[in-house]
Amino acid sequence: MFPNFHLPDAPFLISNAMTELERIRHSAAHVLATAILKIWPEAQFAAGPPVEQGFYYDVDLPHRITPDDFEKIEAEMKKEIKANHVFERVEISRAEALAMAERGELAALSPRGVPSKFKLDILQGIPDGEAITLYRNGEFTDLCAGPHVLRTGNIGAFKLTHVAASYYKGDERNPQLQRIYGTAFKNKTEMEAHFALIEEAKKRDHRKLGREMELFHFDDDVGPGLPLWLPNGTVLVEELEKLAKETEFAAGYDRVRTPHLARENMYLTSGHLPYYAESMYPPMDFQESGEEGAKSEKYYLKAMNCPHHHKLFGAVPRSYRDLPLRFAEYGTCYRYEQSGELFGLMRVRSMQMNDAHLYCTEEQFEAEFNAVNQMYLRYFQIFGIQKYVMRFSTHDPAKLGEKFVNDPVLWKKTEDMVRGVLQRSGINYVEIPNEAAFYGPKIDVQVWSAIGREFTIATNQVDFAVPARFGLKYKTRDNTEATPLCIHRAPLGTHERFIGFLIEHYAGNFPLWLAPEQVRVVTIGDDAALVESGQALVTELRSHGVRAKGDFGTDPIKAKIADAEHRRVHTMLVLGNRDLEAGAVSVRLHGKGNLGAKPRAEVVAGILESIRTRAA
RNA sequence: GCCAAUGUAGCUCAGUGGUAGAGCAGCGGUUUCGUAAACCGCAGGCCACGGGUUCGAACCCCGUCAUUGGCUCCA
Repeated sequence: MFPNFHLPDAPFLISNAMTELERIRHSAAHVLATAILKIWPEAQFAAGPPVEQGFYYDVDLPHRITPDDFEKIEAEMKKEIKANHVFERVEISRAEALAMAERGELAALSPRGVPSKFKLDILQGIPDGEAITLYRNGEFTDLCAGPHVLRTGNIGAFKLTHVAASYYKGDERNPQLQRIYGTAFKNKTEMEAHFALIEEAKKRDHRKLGREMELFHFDDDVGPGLPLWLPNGTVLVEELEKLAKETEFAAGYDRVRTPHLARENMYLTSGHLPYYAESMYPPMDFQESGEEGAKSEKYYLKAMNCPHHHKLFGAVPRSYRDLPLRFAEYGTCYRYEQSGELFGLMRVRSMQMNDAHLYCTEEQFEAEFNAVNQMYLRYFQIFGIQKYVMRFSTHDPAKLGEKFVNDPVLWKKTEDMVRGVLQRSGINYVEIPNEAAFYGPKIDVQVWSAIGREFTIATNQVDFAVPARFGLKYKTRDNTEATPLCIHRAPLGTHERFIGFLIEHYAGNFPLWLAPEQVRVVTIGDDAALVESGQALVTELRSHGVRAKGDFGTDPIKAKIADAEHRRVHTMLVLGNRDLEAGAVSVRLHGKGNLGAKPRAEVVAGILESIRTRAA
């Protein structure tokens, strides 16, 4: 018996409705296990499912498998595939299965006298009445719900890709296993296409483009996860803030500003301490000596803006006439994320959040929540974001008073309202129980990075608990006091993650309104008349706020164009003697080539219009 | 935080124990040219950091830091 496994909330499940590709990959996982056992007979296996990019198998083995071992393992796998063993399905009784697991015959080539500890544990988690099946390929037998391909030879092409650590059943209290990742396809051509796609995706990786385009920088002396914005990146930051400010102003928000830190006491009130302390930077601890002796004072960098905003709500007596009250701030927050979690701009330790807190009555809630959702959709339209999922997280009634605030009535009411808003506005969403914030249900918007990692890019949360902890009140129409509901929302997420996402979304080719260098005026040669005319054009554009530069040097036009293209300048305006005589300028768009000569006034007007409308 | 890999010029990378290299970018010249790269030259490095082994270390060993791939966690 393996002691004390911590079980996840959802049971281990392998769907029976697998696609052919998934069956190939799932089968490849079994072949991988077979190969590992041939080399290291003592290996113990946990789970080996197909995943989006391929498959993995979790193995417990004293030998540390490194990529250097792949060749050896792949050679054994090839033998199994060449042998073309049948994947044989056997249905057996629970008692038989348990006995086999005790004898160590599951995920094994032959009995080995040591129980198949993980398989035994998995078996015990299978509900009574469910069929228990084994799959055999050659000498290898595994507990498995299937399905598989017919024969090992049906695995047309495969490759081991990397090793990683994982905890058994994803719980860090469980033993750590080695996860061997690989991928498999019907044939070699499809596999090569897959690797080519990955290479393409890497070119869009925001970390690579961020360096190339001089958008941001990380520095050892500043610290891990603390991005510095270079001038080009700062343009993106400020354009987003401009968009947010315009949008929020139009939607009736008020802007506020709050400091980056606060005393310990505020986070005790908010409930973030001690439960959240691990994801906060350690406090600044002051020893202030006064007449009554030394006194310790702790200040924390803020991990979220809500407590500060709540304090602003409470700073002035509020009436129902003031509601809804909407406080917006691009607040800078600091979270001490675990070192292994940091990932370029997508997961950082200092971040500026497109935050706002909306305080309203229960009657106003639905309209407010709906307006917030409409704001999301408008943003996504501007950016042309189509591949996203709205994830509606609800509470689990069994965990009231533990993981969730114990107020079943308000949970039901707010969840129904949120669901209603989602349904009536025709937004696609998935509902996920047990994932709500402790203070209320929430909607997260999930997107994927170029290399396929999933991120929450925006969040919209209902809070019916924390305002009460802060004693927030407003005078009702009948002169009693009531506590407002609060909506936390960040449709543009944080600058860091949102810009990281946008870099990949646009593959660095930003629309004109966002492009760090919007226009470059390029002269053909450096004749005095050309330079003068080019400089006048740059000056005119800059006077309208356009980020324009001139390249009036002696380099050949080809070289100047190549430079501007490499730097992803959105619009290149080429000025030669021919254009000068015609009062024209020839327009070239990044990645789109030469559009030909046009009157200067028309070109300038077009640029201004495109920026004004934030055209795609 | 955990497991593993990686760390050489601003960037991309060569360099397996014997005087640190290339391309691009940068700088200086020459070139005066119609839409993705003209030519010549120059400069640039505590080989992440700290210890060790060795006559000698970018290279071998140990530790630290950072990054990357995953696991847990999240905007």
